[in-house]
Amino acid sequence: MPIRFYNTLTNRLEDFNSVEPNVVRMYSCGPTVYDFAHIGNFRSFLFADLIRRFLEVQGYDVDHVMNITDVGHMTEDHLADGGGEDKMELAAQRLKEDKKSGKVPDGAIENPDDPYQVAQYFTDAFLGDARKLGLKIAFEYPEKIPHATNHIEDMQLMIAELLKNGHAYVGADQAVYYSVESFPNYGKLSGNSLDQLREGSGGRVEQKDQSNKKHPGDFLLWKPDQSHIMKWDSPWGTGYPGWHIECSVMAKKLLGRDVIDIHTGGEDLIFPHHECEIAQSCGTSGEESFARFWMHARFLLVEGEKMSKSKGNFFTVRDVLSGKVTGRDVHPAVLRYELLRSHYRSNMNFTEKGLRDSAGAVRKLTELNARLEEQTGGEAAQIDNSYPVVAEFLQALSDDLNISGALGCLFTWISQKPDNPHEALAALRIINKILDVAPMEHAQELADSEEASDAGGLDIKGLCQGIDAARANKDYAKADELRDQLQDAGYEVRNSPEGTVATKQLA
RNA sequence: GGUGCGGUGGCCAAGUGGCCUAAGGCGAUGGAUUGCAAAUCCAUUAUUCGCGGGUUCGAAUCCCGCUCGCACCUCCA
Repeated sequence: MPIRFYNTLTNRLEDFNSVEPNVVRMYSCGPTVYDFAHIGNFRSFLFADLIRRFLEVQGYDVDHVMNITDVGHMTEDHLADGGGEDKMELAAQRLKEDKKSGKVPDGAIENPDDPYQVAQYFTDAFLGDARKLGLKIAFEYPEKIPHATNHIEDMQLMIAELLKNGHAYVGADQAVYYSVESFPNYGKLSGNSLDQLREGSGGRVEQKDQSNKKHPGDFLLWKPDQSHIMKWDSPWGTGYPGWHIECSVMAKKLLGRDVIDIHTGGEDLIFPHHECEIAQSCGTSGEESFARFWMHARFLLVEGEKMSKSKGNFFTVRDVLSGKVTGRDVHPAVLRYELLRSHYRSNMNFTEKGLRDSAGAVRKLTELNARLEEQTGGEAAQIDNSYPVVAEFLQALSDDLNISGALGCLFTWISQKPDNPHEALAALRIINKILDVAPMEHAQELADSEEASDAGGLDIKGLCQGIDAARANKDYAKADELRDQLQDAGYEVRNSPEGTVATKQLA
């Protein structure tokens, strides 16, 4: 069965074929590093991770690149594409406050007024979160995760080329703009036409801010601005690059092609960001397309509402993992599963209940894996992707990443009790290369690098033995008391013929 | 106003013309088990697919209208 993906460019499901056989070049719009990434960001990154892992299991060699946006930019880009406050400056203020209140550990950041330190601080935080959640690309930093600020020179080269071939001009304010009218396909990705965009902008974009541009839709490539914290010399004055140019440049440079296979991002990036990337990349390459497939993840809601800081439903990965939602620590595999389990093109509703459901599913998979490992001594049979449950799982994903269908096959199979544990283990391992929850590929090394202090001073084994002793003496009040202690500490307590066992709750 | 996506059980969600009196997960209920629980196992849990028309021998699945939700059109994954 062919792989089909929904292509935003054509608004259709299309058979997926890579430009070069067996190799997929994929670019994902990554985080801005002025703050901690939130779970909505990670849903989009995890969606890219799912594509990648799926294609890898299908036999593709996936070259994946994700950018770090660390150029400061401005908070209100509609003001002549660059008014308002500098985001790096805001981040510095926040960090200083957090440093004072002790939220930022000592030594984590020396000087919050240095934007490069701020960017690195949040980049490290992002990588830490991403690795915990099993984002494969996070283990390929910095090779596959470039910083925009390391590619300013190449951006300038592309801007110069756009000026040379007539796609860009210097406005009355000395800033360099891309001329959308020079690119006939502008609007194709988002389904907008220049006329509609002009109307849509009516009333919302002030006339005086537009007077420097030929068309209201023209967007910034280079802004001369001495006041910006991060600034670079250029033929058009000392200043900073426009937001969209970094992706065009880094995709081409790191993936080594003018036409890549897949480009991913959140749905909000369709317009203007990706529309502008296409205009820039095709404006320099002369190719018909920049990415053959544009794939976008829909936004995440929290308890049915859009996530926002003012509503108090704004969660970072570390918030969730440290129990801000559930009241107790959440295992990274649970959050990974939760963010992965719903189809990328529907709104996902992130809820506390959903998180607990996911914990149940992850536990089920984890225990199956443990059981099979034990039964087989870790010796898996030799099977390939045509093995029934694997084939069904992959077939579901082949249909535009139908993850629910895939999970449906998986759980149906689990409930049927495998008759050959060696084959079952092999099948589970293949499927887990994609899901990466039972167990997580890098869980052990990450756990080793962290202080394991989650027991909170409790002697888990001792308490379990205490329960067994009390039960043997029929002192049930004592046994219940000890069990309550363990449960309050977030442990699940089970009796078995071999004695009481306590395991940490997943969520 | 323009553009795009979607509305299936208590919740999440698959199914895109007959195998659907609708997969799977979670939950709930009853039973086995247990000192009691937990875990586990067994059983039950939508004659119905936002609403109204139409096409068809046959529709959750195709068409038309309506309605509700979401997103983008301004920085945002």
